Amino acid sequence: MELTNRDRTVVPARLARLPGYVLARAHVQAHARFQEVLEPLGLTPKSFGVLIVITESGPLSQAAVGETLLIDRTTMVSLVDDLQRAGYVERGRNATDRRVHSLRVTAVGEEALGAAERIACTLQDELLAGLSADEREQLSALLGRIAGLSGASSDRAPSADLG
Amino acid sequence: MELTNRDRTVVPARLARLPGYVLARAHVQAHARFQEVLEPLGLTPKSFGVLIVITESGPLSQAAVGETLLIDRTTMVSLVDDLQRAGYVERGRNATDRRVHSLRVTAVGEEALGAAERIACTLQDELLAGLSADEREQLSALLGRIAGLSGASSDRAPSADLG
DNA sequence: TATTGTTATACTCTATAACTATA
DNA sequence: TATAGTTATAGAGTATAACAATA
Repeated sequence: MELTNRDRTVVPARLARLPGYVLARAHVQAHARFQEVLEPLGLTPKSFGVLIVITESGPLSQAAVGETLLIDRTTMVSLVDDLQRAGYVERGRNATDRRVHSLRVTAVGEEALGAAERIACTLQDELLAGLSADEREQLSALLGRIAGLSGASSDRAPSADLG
Repeated sequence: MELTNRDRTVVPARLARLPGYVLARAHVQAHARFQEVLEPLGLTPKSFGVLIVITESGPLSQAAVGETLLIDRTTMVSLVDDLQRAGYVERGRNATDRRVHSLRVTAVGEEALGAAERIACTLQDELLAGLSADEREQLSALLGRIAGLSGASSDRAPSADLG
């Protein structure tokens, strides 16, 4: 009787024209793909972000990384656990404040990050396949502005699920 | 000693320039806000979407709605439970196939949907505050294209968390 | 044999509360 | 008294497996 096919609908324009919905849909798709291709490296979208922040912003405390990426400090623990277990980061001790962990990226970690970035690049091409170079820049710029990522330091409290 | 403030970093360009990251960040922020403002209406971003699909695409089975929005059929059960409990939708019986529930939106449901859309509109203005009308259209169009929402029927399996 | 809706269950992700060691 | 890190625990949200009713 093919009820399934007869009933299958396209997302109604009333929903599909809402920026918030297309945003969600694009994110979910991109996130799932990224998670997939990152798995062989022992990384997740989140730990990938953590790895970049530590690499770029020198030895950092777990709290500092969490604030930067809006990740709760209890979530940071297991995130860093995984990165350490993979040999990508080390928990050093801070001489001036023995409470904090000085997070540093290892040579292996830098290699993994490089590989992950190459993969991310490929995936980007896949995701943005239909867009010209100009359009890609436009999209990134527009998203960056609504995400509040244009250099301003965030004052927001940690919230959920950052890819 | 102000270690916290001294250590706080801005998201490094190496991460912030990746479209996938700004996408995630923009989505998380928009989703959290939408969830917040929808709560008084007894709706979530997801049930809001379900309500629109049922309203727009006539009486539908739960399976059909799920396929359209990429929501698993077991998830659909509790989603429709909530909408029904709120008096927004009714589970009618389909005369030709007594397995399926014919989902219809009630008058109260239509009212709630209207209110939710007005709220969504306000939130949109808040989210896209820095963007001109042209830029908003550009953004929606670009996102729609990478989300594969341009009229083509999806062949993908249900996946996670669609706002 | 396949499909719709359902339940029970498990898994993932994240946050809250409470603890320790430091400051 | 406050903060960094940690643990145990609870809460969402979602998916898997199995079932009844129907096709």
